Amino acid sequence: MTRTGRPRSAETDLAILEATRAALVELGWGKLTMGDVAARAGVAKTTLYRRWANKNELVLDAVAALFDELQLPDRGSLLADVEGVVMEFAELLERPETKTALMAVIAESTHDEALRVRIREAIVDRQKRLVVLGRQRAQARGELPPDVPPDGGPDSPLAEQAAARNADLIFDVIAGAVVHRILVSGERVDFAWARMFSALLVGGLPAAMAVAAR
Amino acid sequence: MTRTGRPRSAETDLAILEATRAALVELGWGKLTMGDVAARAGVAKTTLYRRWANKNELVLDAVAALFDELQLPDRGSLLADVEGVVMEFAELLERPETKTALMAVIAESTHDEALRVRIREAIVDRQKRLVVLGRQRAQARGELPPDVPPDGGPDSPLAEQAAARNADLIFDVIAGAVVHRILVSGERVDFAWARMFSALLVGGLPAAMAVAAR
DNA sequence: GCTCTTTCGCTACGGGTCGTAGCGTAACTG
DNA sequence: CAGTTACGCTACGACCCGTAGCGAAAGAGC
Repeated sequence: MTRTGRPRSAETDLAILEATRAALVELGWGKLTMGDVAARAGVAKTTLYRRWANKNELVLDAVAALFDELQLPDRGSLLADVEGVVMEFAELLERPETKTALMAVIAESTHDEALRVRIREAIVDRQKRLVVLGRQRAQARGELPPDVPPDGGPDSPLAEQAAARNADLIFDVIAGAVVHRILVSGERVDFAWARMFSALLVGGLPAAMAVAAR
Repeated sequence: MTRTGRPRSAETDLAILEATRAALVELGWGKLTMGDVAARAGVAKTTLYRRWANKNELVLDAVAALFDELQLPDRGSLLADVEGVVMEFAELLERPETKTALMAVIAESTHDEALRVRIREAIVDRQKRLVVLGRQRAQARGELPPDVPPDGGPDSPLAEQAAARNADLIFDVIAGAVVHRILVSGERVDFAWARMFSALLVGGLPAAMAVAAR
């Protein structure tokens, strides 16, 4: 099943994705056109359509590449890990190309099932892994209780289910808060905010208010 | 400065906004066209352009009207109030017209300052008021500490500043988590999730895990 | 009543984008 | 070298945008 004929240029792929990000920065999602991207990449418009079916998928791939950078170094404590991942995620979201593209693609995905699946694989699942990892570390450190259901051992299916629900919740809270702060409220995520948020996540509202009052 | 001449029809306004919502449900943001909306509303396309400068502002107004419904009845405790507002907000976001439109408009607002201002006034500030109200109630009940800075009385400017920062944080966490859960993760917000989230917000991660394990 | 003013429906238009088709050429495989 | 695929280029119909110009409709003010 080895492909014959002229192979696709990998450089062209990269040039197109790079051009797409540049166009996002300058024009935003709404005014970005396929012809413009092609011109920036020094490529024929037809070449774009041979690789991506439409604007949505092209932009998704262009932005998804940036999410590869996300990491979760062990910072020693749950609080520090949360602060770290918040700052990292915020840096990614504060770039103009991600800002405008991410929301637009998600909006389109409400009417495009294939796009929804691609978003999940390329972005959501990748982030969620970090949450699961950080949560495991905290449990190993004894900062969070293990997943124990009322009946049955720690490895019962009920425990796994509760753990999954809980990881999903944490993920939505962290990613959601950062996204909302940056994109909807339009405010920066600085270290002071990250500290306050992390205190809220770990210790609840009273803890957050104590940090806010300094 | 009383206007003379034929006045604009208020019914036409409502018909257009209603038609816009219907088009959003069927077509989504990307495929919605001004001509289509005009046809649905039984109105000439030029009439749309006499009232809204572009698609963004029209859709924003069509969706913003739905946010008027948001209320915060006193449910007796902080936990119950949070659960209530989460469920209410989720109901709003799970409608197909809000789902597709809200994210798209926010995406556009990253390159349109006027739109950003309108979003803030029509949607964000309206929601934030609920947060401030719920927070005050909880403080009156003694469920949350008052806003006291390390030095100075409870009415000092420092205390107000801390309170504002804190309210902004709470707002981003609540709204962000619900939006992310529904739009990005693509999962429903049922009462079980609302309970778990509220426990997290009020009591922190350990409390949430206790609820998850039931 | 009557006149003035603004709205509204309709048609038409230039400008732009979309996504595709067709062709000749370039690049790589066996 | 022959076969196969990628690529650039041009052209195209279809669609949408936002505007202009017209005549008719609907109130406001006298």
